[in-house]
Amino acid sequence: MDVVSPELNSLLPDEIMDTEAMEKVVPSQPDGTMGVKPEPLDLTVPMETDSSSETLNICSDVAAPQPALSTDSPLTINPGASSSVSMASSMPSSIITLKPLTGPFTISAANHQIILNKVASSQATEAGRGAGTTPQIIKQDGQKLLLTAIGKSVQPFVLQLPHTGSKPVVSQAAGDAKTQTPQFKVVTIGGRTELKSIVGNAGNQMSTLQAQHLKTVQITKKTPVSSAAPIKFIVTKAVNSKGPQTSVAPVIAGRVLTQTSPLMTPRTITLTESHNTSIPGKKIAISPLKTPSKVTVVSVASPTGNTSQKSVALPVNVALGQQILTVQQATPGSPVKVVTGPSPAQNIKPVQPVAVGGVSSSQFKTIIPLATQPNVQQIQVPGSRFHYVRLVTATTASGPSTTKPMSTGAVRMSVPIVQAKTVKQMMAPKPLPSAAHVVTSPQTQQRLIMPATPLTQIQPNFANLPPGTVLAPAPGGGNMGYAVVPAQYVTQLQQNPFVTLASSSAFPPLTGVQTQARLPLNGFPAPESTSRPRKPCNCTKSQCLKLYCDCFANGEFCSNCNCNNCFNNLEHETERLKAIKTCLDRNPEAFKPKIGKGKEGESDRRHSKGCNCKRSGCLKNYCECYEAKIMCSSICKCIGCKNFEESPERKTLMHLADAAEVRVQQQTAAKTKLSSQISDLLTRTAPVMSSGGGRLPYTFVTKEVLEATCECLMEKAKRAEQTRQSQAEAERMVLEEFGHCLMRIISSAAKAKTDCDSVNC
DNA sequence: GAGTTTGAAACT
DNA sequence: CAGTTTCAAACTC
Repeated sequence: MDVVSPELNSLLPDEIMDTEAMEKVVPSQPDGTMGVKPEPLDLTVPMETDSSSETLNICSDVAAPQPALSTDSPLTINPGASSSVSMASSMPSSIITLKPLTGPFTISAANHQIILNKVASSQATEAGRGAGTTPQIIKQDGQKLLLTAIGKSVQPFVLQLPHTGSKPVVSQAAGDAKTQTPQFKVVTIGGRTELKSIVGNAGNQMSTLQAQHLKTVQITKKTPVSSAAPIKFIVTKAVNSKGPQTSVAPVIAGRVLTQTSPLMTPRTITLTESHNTSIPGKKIAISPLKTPSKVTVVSVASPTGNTSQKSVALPVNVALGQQILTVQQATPGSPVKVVTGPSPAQNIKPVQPVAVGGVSSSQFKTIIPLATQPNVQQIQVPGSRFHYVRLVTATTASGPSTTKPMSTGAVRMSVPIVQAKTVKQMMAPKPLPSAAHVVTSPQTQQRLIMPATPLTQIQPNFANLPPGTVLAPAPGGGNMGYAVVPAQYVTQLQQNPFVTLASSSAFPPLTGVQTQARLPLNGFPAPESTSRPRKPCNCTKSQCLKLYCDCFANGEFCSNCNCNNCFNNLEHETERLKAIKTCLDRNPEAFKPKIGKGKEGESDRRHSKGCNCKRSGCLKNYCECYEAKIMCSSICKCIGCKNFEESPERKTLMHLADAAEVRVQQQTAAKTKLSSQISDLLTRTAPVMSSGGGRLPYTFVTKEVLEATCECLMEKAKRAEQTRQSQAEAERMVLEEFGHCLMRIISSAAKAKTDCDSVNC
């Protein structure tokens, strides 16, 4: 599977991987003899149920360019008589193939990182011993390849490569600057992320300086024909900063491992698994879109054999489109930290994306574990109006024998969406910065850390990313899975810069909790204030999957809308993805804010495209400029525009609008005041008398008073009748008496209240 | 609330 | 790229 388009791939520098140093790997024993390792090695890596990718890190601590590695010769590892691993290079086509063979000596196609690391032979041995393993060192000149499994109690293999050309100088982190025979260490991250056991030893640990410079290359892991989709790897090459090179090797992502060697034509290094044909297609880099805006997500699953949450610091370079995704993966149960060193957070510098195809970025995108089930992975693209980007679903492994059941161990992911300079904080398995919060999903136990970094800082880098993906762990409670986080969902969910990865069962109702809060656009608030609720759409024909729909155009899911046949929701992710892609294909900036900064700063906002009004005079909300409360600019193509600074119509309209607004405010204030006065009046005029234990108003109008009043009125009526008064006069007399009664009642009430107050009753 | 107007988006 | 159609919001009655 091509993660990166050929065009993009061609743009990537060639120094991504110094494969020229890998000429030949000859299996041998530490004593230098070519032999068979007595005990079999188990490089089998626990398979993720959703394993979709593997990562291959080729880490070199050799600063100088590696000597050309001839891949003409097959690279074979024979750990035992019954099992073997071969790194066969299928040159002359310059293809290096890593072929784990049958037996326990297998390299799982799970989502584990495979690191090819050049180490000193002696130090590699120490490293292996420190990890409780016994690396098989081949003391032989030339390149050596160390094969081991992280977190597995297996013995790494060191394969010595015939030395060709000058030996590079290896500078170890521990200060060992002596010339070492470089080795390639192949590390598989197994059930436990005990990278420390491999590279973390005192004499051979992967120094933080080494970790500072990583080159990431994607390799396509080809599976046999009978297998499913090919597996892709991320090849990370660590360059020792102590080496001669002075420039920091940037991280380059998304390149298929094709390298041009000065000695040979561009070659492709391919990792294949010849032993396990049942492994389904696994892919690290997944790109739903082939366009430059595609998002490639590497799923680096981590077996969660234990539930404890030891932290991690396992930087995983992930290709996301043209950028590197660096994620921090916590490995529950791992007793040691992957990245060694007293303070990884302080020493490890983040990988630095390199400008690819003219796009330079110093920031990172977000990766979260992809769930085992694909359809609900959603991504957030901070920055643009569409604040989320959809991910490609990781293919679920279909039961390879190497798959190990996943426990419910928590997976803790630090997802930096911050600038590169802040990533080191995110990579540290330490308490998160104050700006970060970790929210744990109660069901999937996945944690996602979202930075509080303003999304506007990231926006330029996400400009081309497709919108509309939602972070959604797989239904069914998949333990693993990565997805890019929809930062907007974060806002929508909890108005918090950090998001909780809701479980599969909890996430779908997301639509019900969306608040559709908007994020700042280009550094200033969106035309519609964030406090202002989004207007519901009324789409009927567009299925809310076109830019006609404001919800869709703003990167929001429809929520509480009046639309019909709405597809802008989680239930129609596929269609939504397709629609997003279509929009982006048509206009890569379709989801960017239309109102951007002008040349003169924040206050000078203007429409990015300008309006095209013809009949409204740009003084109605039909006009997008007027709607955004900005003037039309020179880029507008409007006819009869009256939306300019000196326009009398505009001024009049503004005055009227202001007057109307003032009037509304006054009315509102008046209503509020009147309501308050009425309430206060009722409170003050209501007698507070005890009557049967209750506070009854107008207590003086009691039954007795009422009866007495009626008797008075009846007596008055009788008297009028006796005196033979007319009907009208009789009514008048009765009414007068009623008035007198009321006056006496009021007078009595007032007197009683006064008396009550005087006695403080 | 129904109908009309409007201009952006989509389409050709 | 221009012209036309579609669409949904804005607007009017």
